[in-house]
Amino acid sequence: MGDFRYNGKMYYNPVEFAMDRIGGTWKMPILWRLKDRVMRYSELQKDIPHISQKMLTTQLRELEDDGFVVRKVYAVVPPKTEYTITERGLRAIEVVKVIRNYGLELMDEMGINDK
Amino acid sequence: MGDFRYNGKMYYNPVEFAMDRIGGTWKMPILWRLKDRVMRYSELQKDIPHISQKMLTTQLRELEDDGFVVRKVYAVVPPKTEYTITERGLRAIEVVKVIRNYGLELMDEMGINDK
DNA sequence: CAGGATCCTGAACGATACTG
DNA sequence: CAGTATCGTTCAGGATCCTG
Repeated sequence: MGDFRYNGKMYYNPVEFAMDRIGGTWKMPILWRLKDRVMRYSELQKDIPHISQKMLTTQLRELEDDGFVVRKVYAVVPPKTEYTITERGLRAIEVVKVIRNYGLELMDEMGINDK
Repeated sequence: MGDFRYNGKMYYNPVEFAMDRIGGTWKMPILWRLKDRVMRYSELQKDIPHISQKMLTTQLRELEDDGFVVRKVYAVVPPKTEYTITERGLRAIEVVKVIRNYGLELMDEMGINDK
């Protein structure tokens, strides 16, 4: 497996590439919310604790650029924007589920319980 | 799912916790190397392109502290250290495999081929 | 309502030199 | 050989203010 480039950035293995698409602090939480319903910007913000406006916006843009979500803007006042998960996003969810289950397993085994 | 704390750091979901254990740039590449054989420090360094001494050392320490690898030091001159993956590490490998396969799939679908 | 534009901090990561 | 120690850089993410 050789090195490769995407969007001007170097990657050294497929794991790194995948994690740049759906990793970071916020992308999985966002995709997770969208997995079974369409949501507005403000709904996402209310639903995801601790996320800042900037992070919500930039992460949504990247997810959109990579084809994981679709952004639909309605020309109304006040503005209304809806985010919908795509087929590609739904397949990412399968990976998120695996990681999430593994996290729960690890937490259990390490004696961590939510406070 | 509430918030929780581990080693003085806050986590807001199990995914975040899992990725802090096996995520980052280097942990998966390291575990991947160790999945089917015991390796010495210098072997790992030769085998993992672009990794610095500092990163190799700190990531190995964290993996050890979290119980993913075992470090065995031989009291010889020159020094010899062997790293062995644990049962916990082997289960992490299953997750890495899923992410890796997903990365390959994504790359294929996005038209990326190693150069 | 759904953002854009700036400025800023801290943690992650890298480069280099040195050592038991 | 297998690290430590130190310094420097980069970048994810946060805080704040502004707007169509």
